[in-house]
Amino acid sequence: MVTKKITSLEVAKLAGVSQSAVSRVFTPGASASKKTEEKVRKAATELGYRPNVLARSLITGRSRIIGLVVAHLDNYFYPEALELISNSLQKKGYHVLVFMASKTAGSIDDVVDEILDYQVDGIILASVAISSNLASRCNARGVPVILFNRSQDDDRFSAITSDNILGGQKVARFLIAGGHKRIAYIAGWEGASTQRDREAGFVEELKQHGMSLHAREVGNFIQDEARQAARKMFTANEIPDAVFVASDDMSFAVMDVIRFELGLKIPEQVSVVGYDDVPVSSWPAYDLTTVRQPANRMVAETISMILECIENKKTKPRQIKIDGPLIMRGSTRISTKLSK
Amino acid sequence: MVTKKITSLEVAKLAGVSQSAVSRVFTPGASASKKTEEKVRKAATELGYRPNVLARSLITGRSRIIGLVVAHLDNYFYPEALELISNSLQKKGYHVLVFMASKTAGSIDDVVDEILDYQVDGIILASVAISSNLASRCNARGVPVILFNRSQDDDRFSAITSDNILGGQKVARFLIAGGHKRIAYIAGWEGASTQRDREAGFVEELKQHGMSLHAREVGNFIQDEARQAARKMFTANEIPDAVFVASDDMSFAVMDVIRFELGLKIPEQVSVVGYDDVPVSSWPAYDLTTVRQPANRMVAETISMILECIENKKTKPRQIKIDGPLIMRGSTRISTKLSK
DNA sequence: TATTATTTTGCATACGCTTGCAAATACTTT
DNA sequence: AAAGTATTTGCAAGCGTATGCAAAATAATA
Repeated sequence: MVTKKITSLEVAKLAGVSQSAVSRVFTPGASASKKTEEKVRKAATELGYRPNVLARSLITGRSRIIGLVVAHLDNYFYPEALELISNSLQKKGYHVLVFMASKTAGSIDDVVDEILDYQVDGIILASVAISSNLASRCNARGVPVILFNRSQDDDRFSAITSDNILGGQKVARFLIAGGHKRIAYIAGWEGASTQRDREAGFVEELKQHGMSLHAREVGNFIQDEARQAARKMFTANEIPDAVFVASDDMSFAVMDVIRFELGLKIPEQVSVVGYDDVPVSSWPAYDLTTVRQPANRMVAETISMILECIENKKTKPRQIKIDGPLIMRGSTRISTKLSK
Repeated sequence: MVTKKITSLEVAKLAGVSQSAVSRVFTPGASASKKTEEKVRKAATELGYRPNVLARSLITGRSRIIGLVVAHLDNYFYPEALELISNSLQKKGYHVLVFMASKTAGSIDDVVDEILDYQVDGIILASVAISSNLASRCNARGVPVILFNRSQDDDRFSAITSDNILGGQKVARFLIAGGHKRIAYIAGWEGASTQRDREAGFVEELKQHGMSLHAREVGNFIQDEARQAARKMFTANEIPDAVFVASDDMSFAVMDVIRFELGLKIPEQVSVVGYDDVPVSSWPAYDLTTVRQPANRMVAETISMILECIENKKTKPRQIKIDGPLIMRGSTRISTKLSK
């Protein structure tokens, strides 16, 4: 039942032209007369011919494949981003080869090595770091690497993030304006630039107003740990009247602990602010005030940057920060009236 | 700055052996003496050589790429599945090329055509249908196609689903046992086998107990439409005392409407049951009774089946249904006492 | 040690395609 | 109609690798 593969040569024979003619018809920038084009297309559809992308890549050196490394599909920001990335690239004729940087697998470097084996035209690292050793390897092969939702001190990379510092500041200002006095923070994984910047902006702005963190715990961007953090934080002597949680994902866990385990009222007794604005945040059950990471704009920048790097190898890496609005919802009070 | 590509030939030169020797060292099933292997490996690491997967595929006819078509990353069952699929395949030395079957893009057939261009070794269609025309094309090229979480009457495909009929039955039995009298259903997209089977099992089991649907609306697996459906259903004269919603994702929207828009109590006035058991379902804010789709087992079957088909082209397609338990949580009452 | 069986190695070809080059064809211009 | 210019076409080489075949090297056996 396995029919033979249809190659350009067979199409050529059927159409009565040379194999190169067939190739030219299917190669965007090439020239072919109206007449041969017709003959070739006819023969091609008759045989069901489609060019072999891999063979083409071997010559052109372009695979039209972009490697995407993702770590946490459990944070719902990433599925959304993945979908946008894949869709945008598809429109440009590229496709996404996905690599999970799971906990089980080896280091990221191994993963990137595997990616390079596929002769990808570019690499997007979503929330994942890379060693400088590997970095130079990519550089050497002319494969652009773009960091998505993470930045790295190494400025050989382009990095697209939301403006996490500014975001943290916004949250601080908002909570202060709301009359909160005991403001706490639940951190993400401290190796992440997103975490660091969010906290830095937040704490800095508190300081500007003569305040400091009333409490601080680490949730590592993991729900279970966020729950632990919340339990500890909200069973202390003087509990916070507001908490900024480094990601929406953790915020949900924190809110659940506050409400369902400890029986506290949100926002009457505690205001909660997250970061990301994933879809769930707008659901009434959480109705979470949060800083939006504009996924679509972040992806748009990522795509245009990586394509630019591919077209023109000389493109300088840039670090882009995209401002996202604070989305005010019901998890925060804005006056202090109902406070305990 | 762009160093030349390292090919097997250069490694061969450095190691003082033939190109084929290098190839043999890097080809799993090939033979090479201890001595040459050493020389080659040394030279390879020195130059940073890694085989070009694409060139290899050209000869072997195997790309070690699996095409994965996904439609809805917004239903959180799919990110989970995607992660599992990608991880499992990675372990087996395969990688996943992702294709979004978005609404904007053309038909699925076009997408599958693109996939075939990449000489994939197999295709997984997650919750997506395929025309029989395209099906034969894949067959002709010996590319196995596996349906994930969807089945199709066409038995040329292998299909992995949960046992949706049985699942529907379980829900019906459970709701009846809980003393519910006015049982309703909110359907998913009616073109989906999952939807049809869930409903069929559900309605059939009601019938077995001399009952029938008290109300029925269609949510198309889309939250907005599910909300509409819920509004209509729960503002009618006699509202249901239980509703089975065809997916967890829709269930959340339905619960939000019931609680926050209409002010009804779950489960006191209305019991809600979903299907999928996505992570959010276990969060206290929803605490949704639901039928678990055992993603890990479904994926395991999918992977082993597709690999089997790749190894042995003669493998017959099979339809596998995996039973998943009903997970009882707080969104349903089990006695009728508190009922209105 | 001579002979045979086994393994290793290099040569050369092929995978399906693109592309530079030169020949052939088509179209302009005087 | 001839010369010149622009376009199309086929030829052939090559992208980086795997692999059948026969020669060479090694191991096993008598």
